[in-house]
Amino acid sequence: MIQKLLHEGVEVETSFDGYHAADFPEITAEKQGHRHPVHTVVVTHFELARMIERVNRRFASLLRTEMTKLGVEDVGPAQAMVLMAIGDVELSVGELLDRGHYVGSNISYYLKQLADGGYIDRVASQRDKRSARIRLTEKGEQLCANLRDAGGAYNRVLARDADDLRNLEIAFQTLHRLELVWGNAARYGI
Amino acid sequence: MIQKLLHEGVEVETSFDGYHAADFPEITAEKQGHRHPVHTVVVTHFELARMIERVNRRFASLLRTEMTKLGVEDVGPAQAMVLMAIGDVELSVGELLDRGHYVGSNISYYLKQLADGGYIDRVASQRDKRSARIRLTEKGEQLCANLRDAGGAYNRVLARDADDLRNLEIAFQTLHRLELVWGNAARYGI
DNA sequence: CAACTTACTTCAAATTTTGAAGTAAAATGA
DNA sequence: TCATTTTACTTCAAAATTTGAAGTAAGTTG
Repeated sequence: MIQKLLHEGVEVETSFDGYHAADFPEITAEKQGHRHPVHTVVVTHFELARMIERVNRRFASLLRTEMTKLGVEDVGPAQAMVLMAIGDVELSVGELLDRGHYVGSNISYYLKQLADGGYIDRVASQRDKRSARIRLTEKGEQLCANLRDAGGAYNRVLARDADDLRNLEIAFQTLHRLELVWGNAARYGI
Repeated sequence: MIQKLLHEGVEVETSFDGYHAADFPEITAEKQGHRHPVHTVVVTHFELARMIERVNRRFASLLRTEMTKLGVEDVGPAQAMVLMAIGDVELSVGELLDRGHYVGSNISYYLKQLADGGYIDRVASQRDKRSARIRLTEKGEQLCANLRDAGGAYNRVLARDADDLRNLEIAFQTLHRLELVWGNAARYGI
């Protein structure tokens, strides 16, 4: 079922907000060699934003399901994302803030719940007693590991060959670019 | 400032959840021709999910800022996304649900606010009186147009040449694949 | 036409996110 | 050195978003 859907074509509307198609004459050329997208159209940042919103929603609900399966009741998917953001390193709240572009009070709130649930440890730094150092507990590590295990199946479906991997990587890098552009725009104006 | 940041390298951690790197010997080859990502690593779906969450957060806050600038006070960015999802077509609530993978009651709530704010019209369909047909009002069209205008600057920064466009398109298609895989997994299990 | 399904709405509750106002420690500087 | 400012975070209250269960009304089916 999934296999059937994976490589079907996508109809994307052509749009020109801020573009002039004539600026890019090369666009219809050089299509051989890789399994790159077939439809050559112009993707606006709004279309991307809407796509990102949808995909994010889907992932969150998948994560919720996975956590329910695992019997995790005391924290939600948003907190799990924080856990994954911490990963296997010890870091300060500030560093965590940067990792996820969270708002301070938001992370504070999540960390409180995660600490209450026994998923993380917070230790005041010796050097700077204002700074709380965060680290996963055994329980936190375990949840992350379980979620990563559950995720393995998706990785296998999504990245079947080198072309898939390349596309995933391009997607990742392109999203990172969006992150930078949108982030800087928020701070300094475009 | 933005220009400087656009093409800096990205350090991505290599991970192997569900992967065996040896499965992809081709991956280090064929790097010439296009400005494709330089670092050849394996992106897991979790890394992508975290990236998507971050980018989504950034966009939402950008949209909020843009709307504040425009003096829009009666609806938030989430409702604006619904407006953008409607676009210039007339559709039913069900179709809108599919367009954004929303939950029914959620959309119902947003549509109520959008209708109260005068951004949309809802007309009961003649054929099927259960089905509400939704369409942007003049005011709704205007907000969309303003937001699209504001977005033009981002499009120009994000899509400067054919390579950028290609990467944006690959990102779009790859996200669409995630959407399908995660969506189907939610319904039928992976 | 009774039973079921569809298309949507309403409501209450939970979750997530924001923003303003705190606190305490560190850095700065007269 | 000690008042002032800045940093790093927390708390709180309120708002926004999202969920899920229960409802309504119109179509569809046997």
